[in-house]
Parts: sequence; C-alpha cells; structure tokens
Amino acid sequence: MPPRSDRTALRERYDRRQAQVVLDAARVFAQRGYDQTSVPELAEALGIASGGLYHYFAGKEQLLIAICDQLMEPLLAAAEQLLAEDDPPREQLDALVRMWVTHVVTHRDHMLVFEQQRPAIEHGEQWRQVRESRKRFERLVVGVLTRVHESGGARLADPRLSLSALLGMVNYTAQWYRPRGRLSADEIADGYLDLITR
Amino acid sequence: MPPRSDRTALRERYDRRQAQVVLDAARVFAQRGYDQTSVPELAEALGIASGGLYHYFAGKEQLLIAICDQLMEPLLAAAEQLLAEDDPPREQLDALVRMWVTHVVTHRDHMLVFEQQRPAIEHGEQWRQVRESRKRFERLVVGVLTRVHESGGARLADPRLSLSALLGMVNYTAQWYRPRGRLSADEIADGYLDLITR
DNA sequence: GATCATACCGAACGACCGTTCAAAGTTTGA
DNA sequence: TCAAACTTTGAACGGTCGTTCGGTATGATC
Repeated sequence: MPPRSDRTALRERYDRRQAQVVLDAARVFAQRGYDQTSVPELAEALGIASGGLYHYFAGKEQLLIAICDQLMEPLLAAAEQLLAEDDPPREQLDALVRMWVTHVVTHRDHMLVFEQQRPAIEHGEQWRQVRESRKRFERLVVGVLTRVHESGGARLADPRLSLSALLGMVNYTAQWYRPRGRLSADEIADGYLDLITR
Repeated sequence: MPPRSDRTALRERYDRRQAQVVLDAARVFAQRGYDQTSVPELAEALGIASGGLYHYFAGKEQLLIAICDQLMEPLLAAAEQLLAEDDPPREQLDALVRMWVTHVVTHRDHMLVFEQQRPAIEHGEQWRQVRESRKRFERLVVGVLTRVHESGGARLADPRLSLSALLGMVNYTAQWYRPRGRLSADEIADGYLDLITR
C-alpha cells in the first residue's frame, strides 16, 4: 500500500481531471444542448472514449449535477462572504451585483446549461441540493435588496419586483455577453445598479 | 366531391384542432421539458394515441416549430401595428412593453418551451423562420428604444444595455409570473418602464 | 523489472425513442 | 342508409441512446 501522502496526491490529480472534464463538458453542452449531445459525441469532443467518462461520473445526469455545483458553490461562497461584512445595504448590493455579474460572465457555459435544464432541475429528488443552492442565493439577494428598499435606495416600491427584474437582467447576461465585447462585467453591473437604485 | 363550402368548414375544424393540440402540447412541454417528454407520454397527456399526433404534425420537431409560431406571430403582428402609429417614442415604448408583458404572461408555456430550446433553435435550417421572427421583434424594440434614448427619455447612456436589460426582465417574467399573483401584467410592465425610463 | 492500482478504451447490450401504417371508428353529404 | 372522406388507434420497427465491462495502457512502488 502506498503512503498516505501519495494517495492524497493521487486523489488531487483525480479531482483536477474531473473538474476539467466538468468544465469542458459545460462548454460542449452550452453549444450543442445537453439533451442534443449524446455521451459518445460529448466524449469525442472531450478527446476521450465514451466509456472513459464513467470513470469520473456515474452517469450523464451526475455530470450535469457537477456542472451545476461548479456554478453554484463558488457563487454562494462569495455571496455569503460579502454579506457577512457589516457594510451599508447600498454598498453590499453594489459589491454583490458586481461579483454576481462577473461570476455569470465567467461561467457563461454553466449558466446556459443550467437555465436550459431548469424545468428538469425543478423536479426530481436528485436535484434537491441544486435547488437549495439556488434558493439560498436568491434569499441572500432578497435580503440585501429588502434592506436597500427600506433605506429608500430603490427605484421601485415593490422589492419583489426589483428582485425579479434583477434576476432576469443578470441571468440573461449569459446569453448575450461576449468576452471581447464593448462592455466589461463591471460596466454591465453598474448599468443594472443604475436601473434598480436611485 | 363535396361542395367547396364544406371543404372549408372541414379545414377550419382541422386547423382549430391542430391549434388546440399545439396549445396543450406547449403546456405539457413547459411542465416536463421538451426533450424529457416522449411522444407517447405527450399523447397520453393530450388524451390521444401516439400515432394520432402525426395526423396533425409531421414529427415532434414540427410540433415545436408550431409552438414557436403560435408564440411569435401574434406578438410580431401586434408590435408592428403599435409601431405603425405616429406616436411619440415614449408612448410607443409604453404601449409596446405593456403589450409584450401581457403576451408573455398569457403565453408562459410557449415562452418556457422556447427559451428551453433556444440553443437548438439558434442552429439548424428548420429554425430559420423562428429565428427571423425573433430578430424582427428585437429590431422593433431596438428601434423604439433608440428613439427614446435620442429624445433623452432613458436612464442608461447605452441603448444596447437598455435592450439587454429589458429583454432579460421581460423574458424572465414567464418564469415567475403567476396568474393569481399580486401583480397584473400592466403593473409589471409599468415597473419595468419605471426602471429603464426617466 | 515485477507487481499492482489507476486510467482509459470501445465493442456490445438492453431500453426506449420517434415514427409508420394497416385497420377501425366516426362524421359527412346525398 | 350507404359510401366516401376524415380521424384516430396502437402494435410493430429501425435506430439511437446511456451504460456496462472485459481488456489494455500507463505509471508508481518496492
């Protein structure tokens, strides 16, 4: 049996490869569609054999779950860290929206796959954790948005309509943003903030 | 051979039934997902045999195209009629957004199916007309939005960011709107207009 | 260099998909 | 009431899908 340290190194190599496969798969699924891409097609695009995928994932659906996790986990972590600070609501909202838009445009592929599979994700036990993550994030946004509303910093009377508008704008960004486009993530975020705040 | 009038009546009945099938199919696909719903499943949900669908549609994909047409055609027609009037830009935008949001919430199922299948629709010859319709509508929105910007009625400096924000907000409405909710379509539209205009 | 766990291959399999079609049922017009 | 046309049925078919698994290649350990 190899020493403990080597097992760890091995495990890390496995995890890195797995994460890379998730990343590449997100790109392929975003371009061709999750359901429209067969496992052999995906494997070919990734440069491996179809059976090889099953060394890292129990099935196609597990791979999709991994894509969603890779999208949601860092977003949630960053949001919770930002909101843990004791800043004024308006500053928190600014920082949150900037981070959020940046996350969306750096995870465009994940976002497109996620939104495309939303009807499937909204039902079924295997998606519970993904759903929970989405809800937790939305609750965080609702919280800071409500505080901005209470401090009179919002344009709309209804914080829930503000939330829907913001979710719509930010999530849709994944569908039109181009890395070499005119607007940076921060410029886009500032535009959105201009719209919903005074 | 039956007289001409009866042929017409028959044709109308056929068309009505077909339109009803499209309507029902949109609802089923919106709930369960287009790819996740097999033709036998869909047929059972519609109360007909699986083969019966092929009396009205050449295949599952034609049915999806029909759903998109049922969504886009009346929207385009209404938009073109509104913008044919010679009203001030701001009034045109108001009327357009109100009509648009109303259309989205009365065609929620179609919207959800359309957005879910967008990656597939963006490629492939059979989707050309659907793509053209979407582009034509967006051009109409761009036009009136640009005129509002030129007349100084917009909040953002960039009309293209206004467009993306508006598209995001309005299209996302299909995902959260509930008919018995607090907000009417007009109230939602007014909220969106408050955000993007001065 | 022998041994062994890990990483990957790719042909083969069962399941289910969209679609077909001969037959049956229903409606229409005379 | 009869025949023709329209509508619907549902078993059957070929094809593709996701997945399996016995085998091979790779590379680390002693």
